[in-house]
Amino acid sequence: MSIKKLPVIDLTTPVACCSPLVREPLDEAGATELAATFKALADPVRLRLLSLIASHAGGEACVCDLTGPFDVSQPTISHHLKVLKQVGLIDSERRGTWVYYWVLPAALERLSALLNTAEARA
Amino acid sequence: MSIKKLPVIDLTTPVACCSPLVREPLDEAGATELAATFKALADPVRLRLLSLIASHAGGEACVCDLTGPFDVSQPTISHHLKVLKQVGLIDSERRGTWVYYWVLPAALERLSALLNTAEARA
DNA sequence: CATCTATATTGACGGATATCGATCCAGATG
DNA sequence: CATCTGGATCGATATCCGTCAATATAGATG
Repeated sequence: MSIKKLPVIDLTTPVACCSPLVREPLDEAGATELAATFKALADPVRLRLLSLIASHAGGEACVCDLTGPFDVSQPTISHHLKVLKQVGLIDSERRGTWVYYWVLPAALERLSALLNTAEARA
Repeated sequence: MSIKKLPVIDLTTPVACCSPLVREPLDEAGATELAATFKALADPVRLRLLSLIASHAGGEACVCDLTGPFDVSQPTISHHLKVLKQVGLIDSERRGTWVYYWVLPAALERLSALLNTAEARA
């Protein structure tokens, strides 16, 4: 009951897969896969990398833009980028000397939708 | 340029704190705090616990409802519940012999909002 | 008070992971 | 082809974390 509105259909979301976490129990396989994605987000450096890439001009950034803001070594940055890429949160491409990374919005949207409670509060 | 629409204001979102990850670079302190929350979600058992609690009748479940569906021991379940509670995703209360847990929707909404890209694609 | 049940805490152990220095690889450039 | 630079990979190390068995605590009940 109450003022529950139908969610606005967001056409910018390519694939809003699966039922939200709070609606029905997550099965074991789904939990394992989802945990892997959250694990990739469960590190301060990786979160900042993701945020830096996404908010960078043009929606992409080369590694040379990403090593400066951190106290960790270049191999460590490279490692974190690999982790983010392996779970499908970002992708990359080499252009000449530099390698560019960008965020895959569909992946973030999927997580956002999974965490969305969107329920009427009593 | 392009067809960038203003984001639809979602009144079902209680406290949409902070700027989404993709809008501006996350600062170090924010990243550390956010990473702690994602770390709590970065485990299959904890994800299923959260989902089980949220989708349980009445929106809450006692530990006795939660130990059955898993292959892990009772102390392990207790440990995972503590982790989820420490980051503010769930809360609990003792009633007589049993301890009941429930999900704090505002915490999930905050994460959902942070991951929401809500941007026009070129 | 003794005991039983539900849950939490403790301590230990093994596997995962963040980090580094060293090195390797790929393009660019002379 | 030699060399330089941006970035990835490798191997080692230290720390973190999920798990368990054992034990402790808190209500309920006899």
